[in-house]
Amino acid sequence: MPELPEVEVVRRGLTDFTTGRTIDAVEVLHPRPVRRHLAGPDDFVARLKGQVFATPARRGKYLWLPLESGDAVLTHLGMSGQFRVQPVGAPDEKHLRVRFRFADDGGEVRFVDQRMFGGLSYSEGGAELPGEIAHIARDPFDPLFDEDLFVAAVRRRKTGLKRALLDQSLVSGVGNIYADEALWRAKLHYARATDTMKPLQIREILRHAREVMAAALEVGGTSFDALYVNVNGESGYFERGLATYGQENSPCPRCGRPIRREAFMNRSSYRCPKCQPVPRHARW
DNA sequence: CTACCTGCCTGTCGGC
DNA sequence: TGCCGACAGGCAGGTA
Repeated sequence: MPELPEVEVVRRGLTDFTTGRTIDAVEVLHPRPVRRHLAGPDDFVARLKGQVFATPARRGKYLWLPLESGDAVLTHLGMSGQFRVQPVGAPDEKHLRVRFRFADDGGEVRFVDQRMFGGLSYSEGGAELPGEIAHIARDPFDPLFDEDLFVAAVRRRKTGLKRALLDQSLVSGVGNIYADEALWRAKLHYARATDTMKPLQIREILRHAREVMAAALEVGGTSFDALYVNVNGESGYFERGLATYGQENSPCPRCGRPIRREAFMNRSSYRCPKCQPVPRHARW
C-alpha cells in the first residue's frame, strides 16, 4: 500500500527511466486508470506522442511526470498501482493497464494496477504543480511545509488525531500504516481530540510521522501485502520495522502487551492498549 | 466553512 | 467443493 515513502521510492526509480526520454507511443489497455482524463483514452495517447519527460516530482502520495512542454502526466498509485520498467517484448503483467514506449532503444515503462483505484491523467500546464492537486497540502518533507500553520489548523479542528493525520488538506503523504506507527511512537490514541492538544504535542506527532516515514524510505518502503514493489519489482523491507500495523496480538515492542486491532473510520487501526490508552478528551 | 459518510475496484481468505 | 461476505483503503464527491 503506497504511502509517501513508497511513492518516493517509485519517483526515484522512475527518474532514471523517464527523464529526457522521448515518448514514441502510449498504449491504454484498460480505460479505467485514465478515467480522470475526461477527454478519453485516445486523447490521452495523442497528446503524449512525441513528448519528452523531465524529472518526476511528488507531493504527498501524488506523483507526476513533468513534460518539457510544461504539461505533465499526473498519477496516483491508489492501493495497488505500480510503475514497472521492463524490456520491450517482456510478457505483459496480468494487470497491465498503460504502456509507455520510447523512441530510443531502452525499455518500456508500464503502469500495472490490480484494483484500479489509481490512475493517470494529462495535466495541462502541470509541470510545476498540477492544478488538479492544488488542494493537497504540502507533505512533511517539503521544505516549504509550514509547521505553525499545521499546528494551528489541527487545533482548530474538532476531530480525532488520526482523522487529522489522514486529512490531505492538513498534511499529505500519511496513510493508514504510517498514521498508526506515528501514533504508537508518540504514545497517543487515534481518537485524541485535536482541539485540546498542546502545540508541542502536535509538533511531536508530526516529528514521529516524519521519522517513521524517513526510516521506511531508507529501506525501500513497506510491502505489506506484495501490492507494493519498486520499478524493478522488488519489495521494501520496512514491514519488519512496523510496531503496530498488521501486528494484532503481537507484543508491543515497548511494553509487551498484545497489540489490538480496532475498527475505526471503516478500516483497521492498530494500537497498544497500555502505551496508547483511550484519552480523557476523545473524538471518534 | 467543517465533519463525516459512501462508492469506487479486485483478489484473497475464512466460514459454512 | 463452492459460495458468500468481509476485508484491504485513498480520495472524490456528496450530505448535513
